[in-house]
Amino acid sequence: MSANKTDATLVIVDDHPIVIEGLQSLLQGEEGLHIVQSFTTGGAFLSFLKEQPHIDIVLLDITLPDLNGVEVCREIKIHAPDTKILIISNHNERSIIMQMLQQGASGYLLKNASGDELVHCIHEVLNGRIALSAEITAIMTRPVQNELKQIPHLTKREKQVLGMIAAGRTSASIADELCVSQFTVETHRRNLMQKFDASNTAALIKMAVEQRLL
Amino acid sequence: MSANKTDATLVIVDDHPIVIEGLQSLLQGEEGLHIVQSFTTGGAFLSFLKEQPHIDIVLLDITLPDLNGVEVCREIKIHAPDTKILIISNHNERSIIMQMLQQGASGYLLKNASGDELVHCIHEVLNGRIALSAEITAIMTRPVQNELKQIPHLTKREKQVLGMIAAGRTSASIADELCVSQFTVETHRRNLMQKFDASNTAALIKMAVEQRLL
DNA sequence: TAAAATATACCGGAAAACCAGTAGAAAAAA
DNA sequence: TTTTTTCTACTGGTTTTCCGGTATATTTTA
Repeated sequence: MSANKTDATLVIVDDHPIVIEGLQSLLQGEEGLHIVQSFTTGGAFLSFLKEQPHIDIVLLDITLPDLNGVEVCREIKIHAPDTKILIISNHNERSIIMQMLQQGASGYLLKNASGDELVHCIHEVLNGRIALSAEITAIMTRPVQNELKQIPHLTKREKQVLGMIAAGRTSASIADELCVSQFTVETHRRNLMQKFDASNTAALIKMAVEQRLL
Repeated sequence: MSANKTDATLVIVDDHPIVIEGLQSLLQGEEGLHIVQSFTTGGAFLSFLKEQPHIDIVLLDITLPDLNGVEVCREIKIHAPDTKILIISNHNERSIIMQMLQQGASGYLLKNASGDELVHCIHEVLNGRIALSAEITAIMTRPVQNELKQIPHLTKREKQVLGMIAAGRTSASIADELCVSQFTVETHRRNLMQKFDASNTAALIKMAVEQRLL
């Protein structure tokens, strides 16, 4: 690997040594790229970046032992706004991808991307474009399904009741513990189902878990 | 890389090309190891194994596009009982690790394991020992908390019914779709609740989600 | 092949959930 | 301080679940 002055400088941040090895191996023969260094923690990389801010592109994993991808992204953009960020992650949830792009990431690849795709995306990003792998593009462009229905707003009491329902309690037993009428609990239950657009308790609990409310 | 007759034969099965690259790269210089081939699906590997069963060790990812780790493990042990299995996974839940070991895996590494650890574990396994990385050992030895409740075994039909219950369907409607009696569905429902030790549908769904069965 | 697991089906009764309303008091927000 | 939201409570009726059995045919495993 030759390190010409005009080579783009690249850094890898991933807590999996195996992934780092893999990326390095895939990029070994690439013209015009110089892998400066690799890091397994966000902190180590950010310290490095403060000393040496002339990095063109960072291949960044989202799940790191110390900081999460959002934080790392923000720090990068503060200290080195011209450094491009290409996320390489296993997360394929639309919300996470969106979040990273909002933090200033220039691209997003899944770890099962091919070598060709990786190289292609790196060049796209270096040229100032947004680069998403085919799979990510598919996720981003396909109809949103259940993402339209935003998370319903629950009151404190409703959350409390929801939790107790999920624990398998009956309305009567919940009413008992909360020292309210059974009718009250049943009303809460009904309102919960309405808010989640669920036709019964089973669907309610499933929705609630899906939307991380349980 | 020399391929001596006495070299141990090794196969990599992982749906992430990058991980395969990384593993290959890490094992490149290793004496006594011969990387025969790599696969990104369980099915492809199993077909290969039936043709050529003289493989000493398989580096196996649990999450594959077609089959899951448990199924692949079982098949390996049926067709090539002497082939050692070293799991290389991101899952660090005690229950999953246990499950793989019960299926006959000889070792378990997290993907963030170091190259040294990987090589060491491969040799341990080839020598007939159980090899767990430091992190896995820690998980396995630390106090169990609430993990006593192991994941109940569900039959196909039960999984199917469970899914439909979670979707908010009533027993009658499920029976209708499956073209069986409502009584049958109710029996399945009852057995599901018993297996999960749940007192009603709400608890059942919560448990099922918690144990990643939904 | 024998034993175990799975899928099927039924009964009757009790308990709980679900539906569609209404409505007053208390607390929070405007 | 109004207005809105939240929490509370009730009626009356329908549907569904839950519980406790039992039982047979089929499929899988040992």
